[in-house]
Amino acid sequence: MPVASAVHPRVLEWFADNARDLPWRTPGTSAWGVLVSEVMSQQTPMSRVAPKWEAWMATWPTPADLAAAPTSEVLIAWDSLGYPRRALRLQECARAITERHDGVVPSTEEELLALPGIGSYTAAAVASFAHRNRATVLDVNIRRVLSRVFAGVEHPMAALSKKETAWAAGLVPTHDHVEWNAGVMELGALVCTSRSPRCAECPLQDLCVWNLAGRPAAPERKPRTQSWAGTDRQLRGAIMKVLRTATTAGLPTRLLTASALDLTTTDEETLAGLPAPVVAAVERVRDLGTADRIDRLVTDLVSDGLAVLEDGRLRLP
DNA sequence: AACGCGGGGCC
DNA sequence: GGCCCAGCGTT
Repeated sequence: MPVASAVHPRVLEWFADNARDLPWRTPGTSAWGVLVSEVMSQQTPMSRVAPKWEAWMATWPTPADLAAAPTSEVLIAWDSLGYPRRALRLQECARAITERHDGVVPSTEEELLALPGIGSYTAAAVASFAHRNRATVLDVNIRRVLSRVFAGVEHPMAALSKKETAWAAGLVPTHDHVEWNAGVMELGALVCTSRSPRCAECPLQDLCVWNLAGRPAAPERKPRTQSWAGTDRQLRGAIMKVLRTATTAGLPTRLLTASALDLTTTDEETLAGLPAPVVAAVERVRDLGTADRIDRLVTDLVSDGLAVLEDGRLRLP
């Protein structure tokens, strides 16, 4: 296993030359801006996050701004980034920071972990990238790089264990730890990718246990990704899209109840004259779900706080 | 530990 | 058509 002191300078030098020009890396970005970028990036590729982040920060530059915003506008701005409950948690987070921390993003992992939507990864990332505190950042990229370089294993274990965290913590240098965290992550995102890694371009190729061993394939991996077509998530997403497009179009919410909208039965008279995006979103829901399923998922969405049902009308909160 | 949760792009 | 993505919260 290579010694960390041999790996560190390689990563730091590579990162200095290859860091992407991401909008939140612009000097002067607030800690809040970094936090927003991290939450948006939870399970969403950064290529899709970047443009949304810029518009978001222009609209709500501070936690107090987001805290005061109508949740419906927040969900519309979140658009199709996925997992819209993250948008709810982010607004709750903004309110917690505004009320409990005087609008200042906390800098310790313990305080960050106590905030809605902030887990172990995001707490460490904000502590490191926003506050330059020494922290052990462990996302899917860093876990994969460390697994390959030091353990010689193609993919990390599905679950992050305490043991792995402690081991990774020992690899974080006392100086340049921010650049280490960001650099290893960037290396995992651009070079040491999950599929088809570019080992020939890797600054660690002559140190990496996995590469030196001939890049042996992992025995087998249980399918980590859930199916998509036909799932509740797909239909939930389609229903949320109806709410976003209709609200944006300023439609009366009466049209948005599963029953009143007749999402499952053809009602051309109701649909006639509606904006095309709304019609498309409604027809999509019709194609995907039966009335019973739609009603069940609407109940779930209301329970999750993603929608509000009053007087038989469904709308964004 | 396992599950539910979105959506788009790439192989 | 599967795989992957700067994960989190609940059970």
